[in-house]
Amino acid sequence: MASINQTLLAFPSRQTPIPNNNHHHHHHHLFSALSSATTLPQLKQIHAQILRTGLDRSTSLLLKLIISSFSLSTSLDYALSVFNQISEPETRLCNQALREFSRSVEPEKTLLVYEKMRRDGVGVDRFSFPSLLKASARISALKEGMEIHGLASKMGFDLDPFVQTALIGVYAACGRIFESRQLFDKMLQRDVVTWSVMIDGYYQSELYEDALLTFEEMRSSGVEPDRMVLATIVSACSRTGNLNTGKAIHDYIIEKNVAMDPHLESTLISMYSNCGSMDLAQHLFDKLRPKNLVASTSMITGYSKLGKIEAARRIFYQMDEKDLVSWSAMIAGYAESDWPQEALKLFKEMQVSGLKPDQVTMLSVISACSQLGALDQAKWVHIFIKNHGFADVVSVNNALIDMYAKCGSLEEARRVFDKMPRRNVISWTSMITGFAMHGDADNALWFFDQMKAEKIEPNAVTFVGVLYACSHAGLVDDGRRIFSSMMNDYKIAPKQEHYGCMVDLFGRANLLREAVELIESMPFPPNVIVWGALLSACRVHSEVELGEFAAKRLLELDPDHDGAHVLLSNIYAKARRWGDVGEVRKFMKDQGIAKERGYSRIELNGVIHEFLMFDRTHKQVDEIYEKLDEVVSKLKLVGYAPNTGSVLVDLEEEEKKEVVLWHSEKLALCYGLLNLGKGSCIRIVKNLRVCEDCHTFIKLASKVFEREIVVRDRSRFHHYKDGICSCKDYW
DNA sequence: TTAGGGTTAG
Repeated sequence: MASINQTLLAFPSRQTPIPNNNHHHHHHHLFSALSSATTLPQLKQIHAQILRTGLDRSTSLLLKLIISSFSLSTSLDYALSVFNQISEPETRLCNQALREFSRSVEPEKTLLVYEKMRRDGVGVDRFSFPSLLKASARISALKEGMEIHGLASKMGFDLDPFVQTALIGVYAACGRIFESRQLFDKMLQRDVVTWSVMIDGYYQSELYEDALLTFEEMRSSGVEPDRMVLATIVSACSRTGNLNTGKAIHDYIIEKNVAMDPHLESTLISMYSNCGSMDLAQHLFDKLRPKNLVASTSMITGYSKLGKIEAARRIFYQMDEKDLVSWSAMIAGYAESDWPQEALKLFKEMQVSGLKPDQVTMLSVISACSQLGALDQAKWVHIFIKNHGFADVVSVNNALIDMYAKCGSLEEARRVFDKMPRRNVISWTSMITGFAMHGDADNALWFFDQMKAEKIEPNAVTFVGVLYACSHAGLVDDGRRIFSSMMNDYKIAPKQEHYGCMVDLFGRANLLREAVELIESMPFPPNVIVWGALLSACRVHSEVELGEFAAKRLLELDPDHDGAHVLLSNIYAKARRWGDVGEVRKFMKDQGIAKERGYSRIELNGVIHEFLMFDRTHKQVDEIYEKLDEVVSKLKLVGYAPNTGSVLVDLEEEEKKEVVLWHSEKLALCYGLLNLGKGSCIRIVKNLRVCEDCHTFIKLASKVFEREIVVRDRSRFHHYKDGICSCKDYW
């Protein structure tokens, strides 16, 4: 009906003869020229014509010119200058300009329009205020917003519902949610928009519970929610992980037959993804047509968080258009799912596609490098960061510190730290944790004191780092002192991680009794971290019974924990209880629990070489095994004898010796000895803990071959030099 | 209809 009416209404005017009037003719011509202009120079040409033909007093033409320049220019300077050339514009035109600017990408220019109005003595009316307030809200300008509020009161417009709604928005956007609520409560009538602004205010202030409560109030008051306010509420459920309420809202939408739009559909998909309900997310996503960037990106993130990286990848490659955020989501997905090489590969592909990364992307890329532990790659990423202007960002620098520490270079980590113009608690914590991983407790404690001296308040994570450093270096008294300081001076309640560090600390010092007492004193049930720490201590000190106990508790919590079985069998092997070793082995086999396959990585000129146990796939395989024979015979001369205690497979003793010799870190070491020059450090990353035999082997190799060797294992770094390891043989 | 609402995703 509407379109027919419009046609009927439009018809007579088309029949109206074009007035034989130059002004009218020019006006018409210029107006349509403005509609079809596609570039800023074209616009400027038309502007010149407007001035030439003396039509610059035509409000509609000038407004059209302003609006056209909004869509054609990235900057609104031109639009503003057109407006400024109009002398004493009417309030009505000003209000339209205010509205346009307040909704534009440069809302701050709205206030410049207002200034011009004041200069020219043009009055404001009640229609001016919502735009002025919206602009203030969008730029979080509390001072200006309050001034405009004052003026509105003086002019008696503060009871106008449109002005009141806009005021609620201003105060909410400026962090004054309490003032918003006061204004809201004073209103005599509230429609769905008013409620919506209030609820959105809570949402923007991250007060999701208040948003939900206010939504309930709205429903009780009899105002029907529409798709806009429903989208806000669904987002609030998404942020809080409140799947039940999210589902209830979705049911309501279906029940009431609320018309969905792409925005609401995407919000629901994100909510389900964020809550880990990928079946429901996928169901909605399948029905969504056309797919959009937001929904697809949510799907990628949702699947990635569940480790379903194949599903995430499928969505990613099905997207016909990808932007920075979708690439970043996929890169982060790989980085968080233990696929660091894929993350870096994708990052390079992204650059080929011509998209420029931002800092969020870079944080994922840095995290991938940290996991990979490859120093050349890390340096490449660091240079990229410097060249692309990310080097001043605090969070990026913090991530770089962590990256260098995990790639084995505390020197580079320190260099980044020293160069930072500003540092926060995370910067300090990253350095401390870095020192801890490398067993450098002196520096960790020095940095800890230094940060306190600089009045940076340590947090729970900082204490994990400090305690970790004490435990790795065997500083029992310092650890005890810091643990109580954390509780008493900083009022931080210890978590599982802190107890784990303390158990490790006591365990290392053979204070197992104290370790057990601490566990018994815990205010919550210990988790696998704590039992695992006790179990490791029992392995080192050959405590069979306590070890069995710890392993049992751990396996009650996580029956498939391969590490616990392996440690228990190590304990039995050390006690020469071969029958029990056999039992563990049989149990694992029967239950289908496999020890994670060990691998080691070594980087050569930026290329990463990965070795598995018994690996014969490398193209230099013959040379590597030849080198291994040579190394073994040289080490035997200084007393090396293969130690097969860590071998879990059922084999004859002679075969076990072969197995131990083919451990992946030994293959990587030989590869390094073959290919890296005499002076350079050999850096190896291993996914599991280094076994006892490899540890001895590498210590001896560092002496015999006069090499510095750095090995990162599952839990820490080992720096081998002159036959000694930085871990002092406790790991 | 000269004025008020959704920035959902990394």
